[in-house]
Amino acid sequence: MINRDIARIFNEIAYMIQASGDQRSSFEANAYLRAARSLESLQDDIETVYRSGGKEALMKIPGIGKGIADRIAEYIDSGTIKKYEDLRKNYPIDFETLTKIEGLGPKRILMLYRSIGVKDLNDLKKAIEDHRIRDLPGFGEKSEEILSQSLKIYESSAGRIPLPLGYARAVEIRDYLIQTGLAERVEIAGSTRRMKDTLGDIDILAVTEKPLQMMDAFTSMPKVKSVIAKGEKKSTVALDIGTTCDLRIISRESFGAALQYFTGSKDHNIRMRKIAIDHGMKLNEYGLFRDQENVAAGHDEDYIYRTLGLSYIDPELREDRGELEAAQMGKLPDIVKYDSLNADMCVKFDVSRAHDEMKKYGYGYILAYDGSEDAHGVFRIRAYTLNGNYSVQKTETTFRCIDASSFKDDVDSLVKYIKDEKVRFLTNLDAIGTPGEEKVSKIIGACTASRCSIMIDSKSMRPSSDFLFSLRKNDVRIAIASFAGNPDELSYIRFGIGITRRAWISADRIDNLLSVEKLV
DNA sequence: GCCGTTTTCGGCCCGACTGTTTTCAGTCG
Repeated sequence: MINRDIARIFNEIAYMIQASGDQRSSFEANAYLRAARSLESLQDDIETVYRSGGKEALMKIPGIGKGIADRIAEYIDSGTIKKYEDLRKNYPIDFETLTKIEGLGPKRILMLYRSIGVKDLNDLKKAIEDHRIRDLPGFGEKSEEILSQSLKIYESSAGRIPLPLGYARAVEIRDYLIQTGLAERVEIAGSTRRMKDTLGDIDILAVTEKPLQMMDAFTSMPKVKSVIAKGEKKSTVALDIGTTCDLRIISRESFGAALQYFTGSKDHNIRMRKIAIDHGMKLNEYGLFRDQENVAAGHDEDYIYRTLGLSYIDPELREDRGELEAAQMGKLPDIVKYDSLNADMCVKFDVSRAHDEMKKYGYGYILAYDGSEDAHGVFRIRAYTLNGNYSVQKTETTFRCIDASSFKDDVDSLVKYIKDEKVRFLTNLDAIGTPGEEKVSKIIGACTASRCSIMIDSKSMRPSSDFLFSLRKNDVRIAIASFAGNPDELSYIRFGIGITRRAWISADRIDNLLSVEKLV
């Protein structure tokens, strides 16, 4: 997929325009940024779109008009984009990496290049070490110090971190803040709340009468590596897991609006604000305003959505992928709830004593690994039911699972297996290829025809929500498995549920809601 | 450069924070 390559070029073009430009050209830069984001979230291969439908097809993609369609065509036809090459001659700068340093944007990057020749991360590092930045116009001693900090954070962080790791820490921090007794309310926001598979940072909101004490508690938590900013309304800390965490103090009246705003996504919020304007109102993190008056004061998020003529949109759907249109028409998918599963579809430990856990999760049964069947990645899982309140019953009900990764180069055999051998579940679908590829479609077709469900591995979060999002219109069924290796890991199921929610998969297609009898 | 059930021109989300200013530019979310 060249989508990403082109998106990267568009981002760079945008940075170069922003660095050099005046107010007017910043809109042009925004257009390139929007097109880049659109390409990044596009499921289809842009080259295929262009080759089969020409520029007209490209212009159907949101954010892509005539000019940018020309540029995409130029890239596919010739391998380069002249506008990009020309800009690069003037700005031979690694914007992509440098913009990732907190506190550095296009303008300051250009300033650093023009004045002291900083082109990339290495140059920046040297400039900081030699204290060459503090005397530059628009910079000072403090800026140099902050850049030094940001650089360290960038180098020590692993970029985006996996959701399970970040989620666990977010919950820990939330519970810690609650336990201080200082807060009236604490909520996790941001991409953690949207259950995005990877997190750039962690966002927490709190209502408190004692902001200073709260900030003290926050910045002195045991897992804080360093304090990046500390104020009365917002503080930022670097965590042990290679990411940063923001805590914002919110007023009670604004909490709903703030939670909506800080949950994002950015694209979703931009659309929300436009919808508010269409209703003669103004939406921001402080409230929903009609003639200066916050009509959403003291209300929760769902009030804001309803006031704007929308059904409530679950956080996992807030990516501007059609959820606002669906909410306007009352056609949002009925996604599965976190506490509604009747089963975990595959675990890998002895569940015969797991009655407490089964009760805790509300399961009527669990399917547990029951041994490998052959060398072709086929294995069996057995049903264990909750027998009254006190024991777990091993049953004679078993199901066959097949591991798609054993058939990477032999999709036809896999299809044959699914059709002929009464395979009930398929794992590792994403090992075969990407959505839209013919071999993947073939397998999906076979699964749909043979009542074989796609199994989600909640622990490794695969297939991804983006992968499954592209299958949302198929009839294929989904089974969510924690693949827990011990009772503690049963909680991973949450991430599998999150994947189906983000993928718009409706609850009636989730096997976990069925009774074991219906499963057979 | 994109976009349009008030459109083919004239808009483009918007407010906080921060450091470096002497009234604001740049960055962020």
